[in-house]
Amino acid sequence: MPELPEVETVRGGLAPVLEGQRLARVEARRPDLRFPLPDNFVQELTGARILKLERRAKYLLARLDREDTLVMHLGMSGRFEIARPAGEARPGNFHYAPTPDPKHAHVLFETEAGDRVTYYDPRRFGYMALVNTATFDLHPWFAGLGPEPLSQAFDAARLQHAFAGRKQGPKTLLLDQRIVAGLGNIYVCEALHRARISPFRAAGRISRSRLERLAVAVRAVLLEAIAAGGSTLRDYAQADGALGYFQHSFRVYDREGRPCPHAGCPGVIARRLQAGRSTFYCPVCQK
DNA sequence: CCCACGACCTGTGGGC
DNA sequence: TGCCCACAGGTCGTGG
Repeated sequence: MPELPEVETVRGGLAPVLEGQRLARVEARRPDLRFPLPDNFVQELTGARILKLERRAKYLLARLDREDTLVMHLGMSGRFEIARPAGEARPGNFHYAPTPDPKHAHVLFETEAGDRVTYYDPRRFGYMALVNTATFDLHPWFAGLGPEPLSQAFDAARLQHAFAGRKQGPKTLLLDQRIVAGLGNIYVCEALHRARISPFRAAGRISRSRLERLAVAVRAVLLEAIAAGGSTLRDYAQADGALGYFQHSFRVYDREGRPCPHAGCPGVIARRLQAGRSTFYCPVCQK
């Protein structure tokens, strides 16, 4: 489920455990995730200190006291769990007591302090890589990324420019990480509903005032989701339930057949496949 | 450029 | 209960 709010939540949870710590032990329990892990993966990381844990789009970035940055993408089903040494108190803001799932525990990090961070990923759409920090912005994964939706670089003008002349719906274009980085299926559906814009309307024909609404809606839904600790579904469910309440706030996503939550709207939430992915929307109030 | 579709990989939930 | 299919948060590539 990792879209921007989930990755940001994970970042916030891992940071107190990893930042400033040296990795005492690293274990790759299989040679590949979505892509092969670099040959020197374990060697490069063992003994490295994580200076800072950052996020760009849906990527987690561990800045190291070495030439490279550890880049991690959670794909569809990637998640992290932290285990502390027996008897120690839990630092706040993260999830513990995982259901044992040794089959999908693919990468282990152990810090000097003894915390163990395990990466689980049943579907293995996630990946990890080492990317040279000095030339980071030139790397193909990052060179073409659009602005962060929570930064000042993202606004209606940016959308207008990106949408100009395009016949695809805004749903499809907002999923394009080159236009804006970090949105996924859930939050695009939610933002379009809040802005009352049809996912199917030709993007180039959406008025400026509607694009203003859309930019505001994107920002609002992401901020609310981050404040709620992201959304917890399926693989991502955490044992102690400490995180991830935003799924209770979905207005359209996975709510086919339920009434439209907009006051006074008689619509019923519909689901339609768009570019092979489910789009949830209200056919009545989203124009 | 647009779109439809399939691929990657595994698990789960719903329908019968 | 059991089986089979549809579908799942994300990308990436192909071909018309």
